[in-house]
Amino acid sequence: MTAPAFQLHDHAHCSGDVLARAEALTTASGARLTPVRRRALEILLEAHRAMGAYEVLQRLAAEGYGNQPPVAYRALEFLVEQGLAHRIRRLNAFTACMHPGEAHAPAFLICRACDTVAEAAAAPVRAALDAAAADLGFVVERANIEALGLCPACQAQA
Amino acid sequence: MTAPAFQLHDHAHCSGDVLARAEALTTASGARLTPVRRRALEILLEAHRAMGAYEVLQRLAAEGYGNQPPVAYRALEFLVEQGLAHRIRRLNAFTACMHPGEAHAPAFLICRACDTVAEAAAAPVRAALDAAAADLGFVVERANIEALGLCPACQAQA
DNA sequence: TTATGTATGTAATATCATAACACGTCAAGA
DNA sequence: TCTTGACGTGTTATGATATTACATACATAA
Ligand SMILES: [Zn+2]
Ligand SMILES: [Zn+2]
Ligand SMILES: [Zn+2]
Ligand SMILES: [Zn+2]
Repeated sequence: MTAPAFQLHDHAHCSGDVLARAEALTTASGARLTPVRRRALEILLEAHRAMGAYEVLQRLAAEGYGNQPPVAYRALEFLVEQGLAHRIRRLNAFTACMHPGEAHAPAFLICRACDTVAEAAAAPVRAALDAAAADLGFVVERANIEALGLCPACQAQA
Repeated sequence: MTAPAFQLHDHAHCSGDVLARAEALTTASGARLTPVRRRALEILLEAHRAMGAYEVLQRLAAEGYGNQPPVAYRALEFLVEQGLAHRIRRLNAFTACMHPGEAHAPAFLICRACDTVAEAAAAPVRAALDAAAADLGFVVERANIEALGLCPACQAQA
């Protein structure tokens, strides 16, 4: 598993690794990782944090891409559909998926002090959710699991 | 447990019951369930579905309360803080809590076809989430668990 | 080549949410 | 009693987020 955001790690490496896998995945599935889309993903990876659509747009526009909201929203939507990024609704933001390709039901841990977002392995969480839903006859297709709390670093400070 | 939204039930009864408990809870805690706040809760209960802040506002304004966004947002924020309502981020909406007072980690089941929202008992889900977070040294304070899928009725239709 | 689907760009608008300030009420304390 | 401060409500104005609709460019395939 990719190192969680909370820990120090060789970011250039984990980022490049994810990007390579993203290329492979989209090629394999027939989806087109066009320049804007690829650049949007790179921007998320470089930031290594959740970014708002307008923030991504600003970066894209500065590099010569369109400067209207749909440009960013479409690229980000594509990435989310392909499982290359996730949408964090609590923050109205997006973040690159740190382990694309691996089947995973992501759960996000959002530090309320430093806004760092980590993606936790949540297969057991998802299983419990599916079970609770099944009790009511509900079939879960997608789930957003977002936890707000304190990351290790910010716990130490407090 | 209160009947889930997916099932037919005596809504007037479940709604009145919840409102009575809300009164008791706020009185006990010293919080003030003022007319606007109480009416906002009633509106959510009557609708028995998730409502946007502006939708609630419209109802409040029609009854003589203020007609500016903060009026609705403040009332709804109060209800959420008191555990009398929940915010559904996926829908940018709010819904009355169907079992206030009971300690509960809510999980919401949102039907993508009819937009009905049910509140599932999610203690096991929350437990799994806490465990996954603990692995990374993260302490969960609050969690939003929102599942998108198909409710029993809409499954039958499809 | 021409047709077709997909991707991108732009303008305009819709929707959601908050900041800042004014006013009224009520209760504690001088 | 008068003052003060906390709280709730209302309003104006603005900010932040997201989508619709339409035009243009580009790829691919008949
Ligand atoms: Zn992921
Ligand atoms: Zn932190
Ligand atoms: Zn609840
Ligand atoms: Zn349904």
